[in-house]
Order: sequence, then structure tokens, then C-alpha cells
Amino acid sequence: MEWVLIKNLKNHSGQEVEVRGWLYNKRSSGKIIFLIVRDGSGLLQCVIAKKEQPELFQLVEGITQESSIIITGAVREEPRSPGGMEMQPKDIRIISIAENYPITLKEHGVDFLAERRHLWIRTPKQSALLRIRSTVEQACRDFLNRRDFVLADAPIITPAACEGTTTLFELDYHGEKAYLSQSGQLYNEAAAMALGRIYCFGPTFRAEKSKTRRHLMEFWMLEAEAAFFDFEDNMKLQEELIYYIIQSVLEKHATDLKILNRDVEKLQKISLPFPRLSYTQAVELLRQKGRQFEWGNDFGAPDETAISDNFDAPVFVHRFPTKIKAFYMKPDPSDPGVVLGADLLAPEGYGEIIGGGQRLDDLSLLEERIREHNLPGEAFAWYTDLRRYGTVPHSGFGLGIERTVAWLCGTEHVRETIPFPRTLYRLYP
RNA sequence: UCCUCGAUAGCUCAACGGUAGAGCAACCGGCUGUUAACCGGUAGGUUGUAGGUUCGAAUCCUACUCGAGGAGCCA
Repeated sequence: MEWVLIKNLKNHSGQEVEVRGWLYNKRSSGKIIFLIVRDGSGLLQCVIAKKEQPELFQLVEGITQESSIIITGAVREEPRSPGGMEMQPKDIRIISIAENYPITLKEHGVDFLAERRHLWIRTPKQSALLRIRSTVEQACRDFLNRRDFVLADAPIITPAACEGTTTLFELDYHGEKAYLSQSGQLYNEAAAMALGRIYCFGPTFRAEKSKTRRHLMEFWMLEAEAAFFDFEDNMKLQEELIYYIIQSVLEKHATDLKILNRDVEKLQKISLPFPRLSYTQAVELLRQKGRQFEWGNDFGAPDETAISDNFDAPVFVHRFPTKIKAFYMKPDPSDPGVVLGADLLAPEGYGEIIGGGQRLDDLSLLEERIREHNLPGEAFAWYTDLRRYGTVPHSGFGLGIERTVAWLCGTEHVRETIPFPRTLYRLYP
């Protein structure tokens, strides 16, 4: 008997197959029982009539929610069944009867669910989110690999802050202070000088006590870096990547997006190129909308939402004031008061999903910036070396995976876009 | 760190100074096409903790604990 995943059952209509999974729900009306079985790929309805299968009917009455079972039987198309396919089981093997399951099909609060995240991920919406996350990650790799980018993983344990600004998680490295990485970027620059076009993809850590729906203590970031890419090349690469991710998700996840009630039209109508707005233009836009904003300040979350609300596609905001950006950003040669950096703001108020730009490639200016920002010169000696031995113009960016998935799925909170979120004040499970 | 809100049955909530209640889940029974099925019944509580006000507190006051949303910071 062939073991088939529920999502592939439509290719087996009329055949007898085996499905392995868990009982998601059971509905009985005395002489007929409907089982809803899940296997991680989808939901399958099974129907058993008492008159036709008395022993099986009795067996099934004792199967509880989330019990693990292996069922065999013929599947056929059935419009009344969720998922479109239905099985009439010939045999059901019980692997394990589940104890009284805490997560019911009714509504639950966030605290209750977060405390049971290990079980919450079994529910349809959470599974759909995680499947889409997997596709987003795969699309990132596929896209960059096709563009001849080499995967060069950056370290997680680092000796010093990359940007010197944010609060980091400190750890004891055999008596020496070390920190969990908040960005692989500086290492990426070194790797790009070795391999040309590279990316890293892994978790990053921020110890700030951020407590919003857009923040996690541990989140995943795709960071790409390319030698000889200028600012414009960089933005073009980013928008093509995002476009590729959108198309991959639309193509592979029609069912999941439906489970999530996502308005897919909003994703379908996004086209290239993405709109571009300079920081100065963005400030003007905010003022037009009646918001108080002074040139030279950084945008807050409500400002970002106000800007992105003007566009259907993600929008680049570029050329920020040099003073509010990181030390490694390259000033615009035609206006040194601003840098060749850009943030990509997702539509519908999901905020910044990419930050990137052209890097400072001039040795003396970089050394000056390191001093200005009061960064320890010794710790950055290797980084300035990159400008000493064959420096080239180069650019890169970092894409926040959870925010991207939240936007694509139309989910309120990023904590649902990662299997086991690390949020402020919650380290369990 | 700051601001706002919340904590009552396993879950989601009601009771707003006068005997703690409903729906769901659990358990028992009924129902031949259910869609979070439905119908009847049973059981389920030191109202987050500690103090105070009151004849009387889930309800009012104070502190604390835990959590949520937001700000700042960021992806």
C-alpha cells in the first residue's frame, strides 16, 4: 500500500492508499462518523457508516483528538469535504491514543497558546504560516544561488558589536566577553572580498527590550553582500529578490494563503520596479499628510506606515541623513550629508523588511567614522584591513525573514511566523 | 525604561458592593452527510498573590507577580 501525503491525494483519486497522521477533529451523528485527519501537508475527511462498518465504527468512537493513526482506504473527490478529497477507510491502525488535548477548536488567548507553542503549531493556520516560511527561505537561497552568490555563513558568536549601537546578549567565552551576533554584515564584507558575491542566512539576536508585534529577541536574517555592486545594483537585486519570493509563495501556497484569509490580490498586483523615494521626499510626504516631522530625525513605526500606505508595492526610502545611519555607510558623493543607503518598507504597515546600501570603501574616511562613533579601533582592525588590501565599491543588505513572512501572510504578529519565537519575557517552550 | 490594558471553571467570557453563571472541552445518552455539527444530562471554583475599606468584596483602594498592546530602538 502506497503511503501518500494528503496534499498529493488528488493525484490518487479512485485508488487505495495509506495516510499517516493525527486526528484533528471528529464529528458523529449516531450512525455516521466523520474524521478529519491531518498529516502536516493538509486535512483529509474520512467517513464511516455504522451500518456498513460496525467494528471500525466502534473503534473510531474511542479515538481522541490528536491521537496518531494510520488509515488505509480508497480516496475520491468529494466537494462536501474540506480539502476536496474524502476517504472511506478500510482499516485504521491506532499508533497512540492522545490524552485530553488542551487546544480545542474553539478560540484561545495568546498567552494560553504561546505557553503551548509546541502544540499550537499543529493547528491549520500555524502550519500554513510555517510552510510559507519554509518557501520564503528556500526562495531566498534559490534566487541568490542562481545569481552566482556563494553561501558564506557568518559567525554567531562575535567579539564585539557590529554596529556598536544596540544591546547585545553577552556570554562568557572561556573567560572572555563575547556576544551573540546582531548582524553578519561586517563578516559578509570580508567574504565578498574573497568570493565576490556572497550571502549568509541565520539567526540574529537583539537584547533590546522591544515589545511590539514586529520584534523578536531572536530572528532570522538573510544578508547578501556583493563586490563591485553600487547602490543602484543593490536596490535592483533586492526588489528582484522580493518579487521572486512573492511569486514563489503565490505559486506554491494558494491553499495556505486561503487558510490564512490572505487577500492575495494585494500580492498579485505588485510589479517591478518598486517605487523609490528619497528620505527628503519622504519627509515632504509626511508633512503633506499633516504629520510633524523634522528633517534629520529617524522615522518611527507610525511614520513608516504613513509612507508605505501611499504605495501598493514595497517602497525604497533612500539617502538618509548620514548622522542617523551606521558608520559603514557610504556618503553620497553629490551630497555628503546623506548616505547611499536604503530601507525597503513593506506595504500595509508591516514596516522595514530590508535595510541596506553601499559601504564605505575609503580607508581614511572609514577610520575617521570609527573614531567619531567611539568604536574600539583594535576590534575593527580586520575590518579596516579590507580597505587596505584592494578595496572596491561594494553593497549589501539584510532581509528580515519574520517580517517578510508576516507581510506575505497578512499576519498581525511576527511571533507566529517562526516555529518557536523568542519574545521579551517568554523563553518557554 | 516609559505609557496603556488585562488576570473569574481546562478554554473563551459574563456577573460591576448583596447566594459566582453561560458556551465550548471532559464524561453519559440521542441523532445516517457532518463542516468550530447539533440536542439532552452530569461533573467542574480559596475569582493571580498579599494587605486594606465595608455588616458584606470577583466587584472599591494599595502593593506585588505574571502577561498583552504600544513608544523608544530596530529587521
